[in-house]
Amino acid sequence: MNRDHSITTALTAWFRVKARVLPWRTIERDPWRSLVSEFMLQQTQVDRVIEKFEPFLSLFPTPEALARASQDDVLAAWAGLGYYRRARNLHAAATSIADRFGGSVPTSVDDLLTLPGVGRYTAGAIMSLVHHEPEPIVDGNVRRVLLRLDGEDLPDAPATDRRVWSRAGALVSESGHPAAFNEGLMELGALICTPRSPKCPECPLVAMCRAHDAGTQEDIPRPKKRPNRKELFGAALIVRDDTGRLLIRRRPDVGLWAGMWEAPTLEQESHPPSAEEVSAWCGAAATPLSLRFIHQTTHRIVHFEGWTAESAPALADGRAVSGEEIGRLGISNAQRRLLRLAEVLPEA
DNA sequence: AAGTCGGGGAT
DNA sequence: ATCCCAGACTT
Repeated sequence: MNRDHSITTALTAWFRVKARVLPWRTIERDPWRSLVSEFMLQQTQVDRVIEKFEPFLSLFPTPEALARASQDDVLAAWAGLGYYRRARNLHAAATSIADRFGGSVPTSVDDLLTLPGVGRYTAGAIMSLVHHEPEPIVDGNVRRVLLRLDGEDLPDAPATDRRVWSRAGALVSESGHPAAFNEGLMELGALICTPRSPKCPECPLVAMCRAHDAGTQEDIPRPKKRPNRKELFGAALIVRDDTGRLLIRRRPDVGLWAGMWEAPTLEQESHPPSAEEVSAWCGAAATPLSLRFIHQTTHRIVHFEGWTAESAPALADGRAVSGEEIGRLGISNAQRRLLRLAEVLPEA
């Protein structure tokens, strides 16, 4: 009875009893539902995904259905989840599945890796959780659990990740139950072996945990290096035509909030746009509204200020829409907040 | 190896 | 405030 065998046995037994009921955890896993869930779950907590999952699948129940959809409809269904490139990648992946794989999600790591937005983690998740193949997966949870389990106080570096992937591969092969073991590792990281204040007394692996033996579980893994957030200043222009429709436009297809709709916003990194700058940009005399807020993302601190003008002759790429139409477009949470404060959209 | 890409929960 | 989250991709 070696140590790895004790680990895999205890973990799979725990998972079979303690696993949460989640929309994508059906008895027989559906490949498309699983792929959608994995895209949504990238860098996103389970609770955030649950509310978006079924509505998205109702709109796009198959790869072909998503492949046929417009980019606007896809982004609208994704709105609020963040990391919108995932939605565009999933859309492109669906097209590829329809065109190159006969409408079925590929069933090998190599084929899965050809899909845009599918990396080593997602490919391994489909192979192990859906097809019960002993492919390793390493996400943030697995990384933390395995480093603590082996008591490895290693730096945040690629060499550490290579070690963790190797360890995950050895364990999933040993387990004999790739799905329950891999998903169990993630579930343990989400529920018990949490970043701070892990619930070691409730952990099925406490007897095998070297970090717990040494009392270093709170110090492992070492914090990731994170760059300082850059500031951004946005002047958002609220302009209505004579029928009360609002001027909006679609953002470029790269960068922040790519492809999402917005009230036209002048963005600068150096300083808040002045009245002269906003006026020159929109081609009319602009005046500030008493509407300011700060929106924070992982890498940005965005200072929004609302402005208005009679018209915007210099903004040729816009389009006028009614309040009702706005509600159906793909709009970031930042712009939704702006439009609520400007009383274009109703409160909450 | 570092930077970019959202938004919100936990502490 | 800070850290993190069922990561992937670009530079």
